[in-house]
Amino acid sequence: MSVQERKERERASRERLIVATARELAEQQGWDAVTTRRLAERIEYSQPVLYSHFRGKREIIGAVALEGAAEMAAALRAATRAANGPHARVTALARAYLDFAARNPAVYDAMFQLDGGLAFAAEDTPAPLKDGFAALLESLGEVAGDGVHPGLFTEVFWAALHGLATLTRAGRLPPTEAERRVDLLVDRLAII
Amino acid sequence: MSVQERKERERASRERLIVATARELAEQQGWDAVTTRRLAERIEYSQPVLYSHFRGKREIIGAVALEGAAEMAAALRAATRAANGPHARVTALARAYLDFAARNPAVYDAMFQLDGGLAFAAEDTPAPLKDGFAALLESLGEVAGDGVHPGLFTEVFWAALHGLATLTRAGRLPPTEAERRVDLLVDRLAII
DNA sequence: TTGATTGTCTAGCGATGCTAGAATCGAGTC
DNA sequence: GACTCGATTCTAGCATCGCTAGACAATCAA
Repeated sequence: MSVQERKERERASRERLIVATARELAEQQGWDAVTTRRLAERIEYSQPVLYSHFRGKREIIGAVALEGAAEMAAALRAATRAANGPHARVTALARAYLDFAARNPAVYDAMFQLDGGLAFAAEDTPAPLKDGFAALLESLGEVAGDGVHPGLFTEVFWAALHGLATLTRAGRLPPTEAERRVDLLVDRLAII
Repeated sequence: MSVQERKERERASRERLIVATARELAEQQGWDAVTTRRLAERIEYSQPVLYSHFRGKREIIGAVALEGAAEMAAALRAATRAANGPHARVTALARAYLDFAARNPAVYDAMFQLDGGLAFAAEDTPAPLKDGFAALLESLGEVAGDGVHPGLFTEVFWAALHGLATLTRAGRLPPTEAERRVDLLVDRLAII
């Protein structure tokens, strides 16, 4: 039995290697550069090995997205934990969100721009994604204001952050005033 | 001279056909289905003809984006013109924006998600894009509030709309509560 | 009618995601 | 320790992609 267990461990390890390598390559040279051939070469296996772990490229993107969602949730919680009071918490949250998106553009793309074959806002939504939304909800729920559904408020706030993140990175918004945009957003949307 | 003029007319006409066909195909089957071969077949010319009008596929996407930007600007102005008072105007603007994005997903993608090789927020930004932002600014500038730069406010409001549009269409936000999200956004961000 | 220019097409390049079938490896048995 | 057989991995190839070179045809001035 131990032989089989070792094989499973090795297999799991190789799968992590694939995901980590895909992510690294995407952050270095963009997702366009993540081809199955290049990825296979980097992990020092042949192309078809990838397909014994994932259905295709899109599932690999999905795996990177899930990894990213878990990391982001942790980053958001760490940022809010260090802040005192609702207003400071929401500001810290917004900054942490945009910071994560800016520092991990490829991962952010995998999560929200590319098709990773993941279900959202549905019952079969993977746990890390639900948890990412939960991390937002924890801090945003307390500033939704009277009579406003916390989930709905979180959705709107999240959408605004997402818009700022994507438009900034795509060169649609000049990055110089990023800080002032965040302040404006928090001051107006959050009700302390 | 008249012969040459006729030729130029025909050439311009064919160029419009290419852009219109690309847009139609993208709306019908998504941008992935817009291959140079399929596009060439639909316009009943060979593939290389496309390259006598555009540098490549990305320039075709850019052309669709410019067309879309002009349309969107017109749609936004039409919507705001029919509304009375700043609050009603902004609500109408937001609804028109999200409506345009929902009705023309492929065009919206060409404008904001895909790489059409267009410059944004720069000096060489094409006129239709500048005008699209101007259309937003016209109505949003009057509700920015005291001491807040109208341009900055417009950017934030636009980012929020963009986030709602993309997240909704990507299945990240359930479409059922769309209306309530718009109301919340307008009520909080706009200062009447 | 001829010659040159302009326009269009056929054919093909390298690269993509993905897969079938051959080849190899290694675990368990004698 | 040699052998068998199933699991694993690889080689080779398919269809399709964006794009382009060079052959071909249409059109114009002389």
